[in-house]
Amino acid sequence: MTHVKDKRPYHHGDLRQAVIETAMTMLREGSGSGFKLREVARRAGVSHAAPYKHFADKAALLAEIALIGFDSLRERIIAAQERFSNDIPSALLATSKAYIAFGQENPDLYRLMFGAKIGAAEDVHLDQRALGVFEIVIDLLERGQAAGSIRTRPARGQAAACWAQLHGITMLMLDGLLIPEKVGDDAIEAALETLQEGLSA
Amino acid sequence: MTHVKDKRPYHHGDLRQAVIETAMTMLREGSGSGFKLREVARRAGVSHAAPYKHFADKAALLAEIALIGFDSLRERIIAAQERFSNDIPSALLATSKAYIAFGQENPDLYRLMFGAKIGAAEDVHLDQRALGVFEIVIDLLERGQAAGSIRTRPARGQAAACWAQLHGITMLMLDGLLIPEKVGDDAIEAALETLQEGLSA
DNA sequence: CTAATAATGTTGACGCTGACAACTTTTGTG
DNA sequence: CACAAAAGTTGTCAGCGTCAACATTATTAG
Repeated sequence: MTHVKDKRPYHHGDLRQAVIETAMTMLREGSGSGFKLREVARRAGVSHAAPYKHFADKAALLAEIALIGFDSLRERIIAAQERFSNDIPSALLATSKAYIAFGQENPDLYRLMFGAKIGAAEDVHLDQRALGVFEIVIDLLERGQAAGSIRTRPARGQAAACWAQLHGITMLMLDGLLIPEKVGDDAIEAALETLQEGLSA
Repeated sequence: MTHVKDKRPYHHGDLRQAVIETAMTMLREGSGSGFKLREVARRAGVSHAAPYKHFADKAALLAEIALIGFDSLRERIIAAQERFSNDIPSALLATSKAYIAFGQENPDLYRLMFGAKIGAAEDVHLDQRALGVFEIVIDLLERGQAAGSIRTRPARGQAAACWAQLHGITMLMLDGLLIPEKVGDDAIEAALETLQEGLSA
């Protein structure tokens, strides 16, 4: 325990975790273009090369953080659709809104999760933690089909349609491209309505 | 004219245009993350700071190139829907496919056009050259509504829905996120079908 | 036609980044 | 207890975007 004398010990204790948390804090602050590895180290009170003892490179850290993001997104979505257990279309709409809100509240994290900066994007998106979010939607659609409120189509394809629509809305929004003069004042509502109408029986 | 002796003249003649063209070539080559200003200069046979005499900064060059991209996208779309002048749903589908194909064939350019790296995104996307593409879709939808094949809704909102869906599909595709194991083998077709069904009367 | 001036290029620098190698300090185990 | 593995540090490298100072060529005014 290095007899405590206030001076920082040579070893951090749990850098790796500290690095992840610091990086996520910086993402939340929304500096704009993600975070710099060196600045993370600086804030964690450690030298600029220390993180490399825990992560092969920046992409590896990004991948780790992306998975945490998916956990968070998952919770958000589950919470949103909880109170619509039997009204599938409403649950679906709540899910859509939760997804978009997640993006709006965590712009840099969202970009990181679905961006190309991660090294092995496949590994991340096929991980159960990311896959799980997608499966929630598939499940919802299948239940809707069984209940007769959702059009009968392969649910996986419908889920892909949902994902694309939501990702498109979120990205356009984050990049400031949903300009009222161009797309009107309620572009998001319109896009969600079109999606619902394309899915409902 | 500097008596020609094979040696390059001090002045390039038309750098600015050469810079734009070189940059676009590099985008086409798809190095991955856009292009480096210094490398553009290198390829144009000019010093690393020369481009700054023609562009305030990299973002300004990006904006210029983005507009050229919109011209190209516009042509692509017009050509695609030309032979479906009266069958609006088919014209819409052709438009969607052309949009996606444009993204697939010009990944880096597409990312540049709709990405956040441009300084004044608003200026670019409110420019007539970018706005025009969007208006083509609005026009198509209005004609479809008049003909009774498209659901009666504010066309601007429907166009926004189209844009979001197409942007989402394209982005997911470019970022390698449309993994068959996750979304199935025909995710794009499914997404387009859902969109089409959400729009048709 | 010439001299001043504007436009265009070049060189060299600054601060920043991600990454690596070599070295030091601590931890933990045979 | 010795000694290897783990964790942190320092120093360095190449590359980037950008700017200031300087050099060269074009253009225009007198």
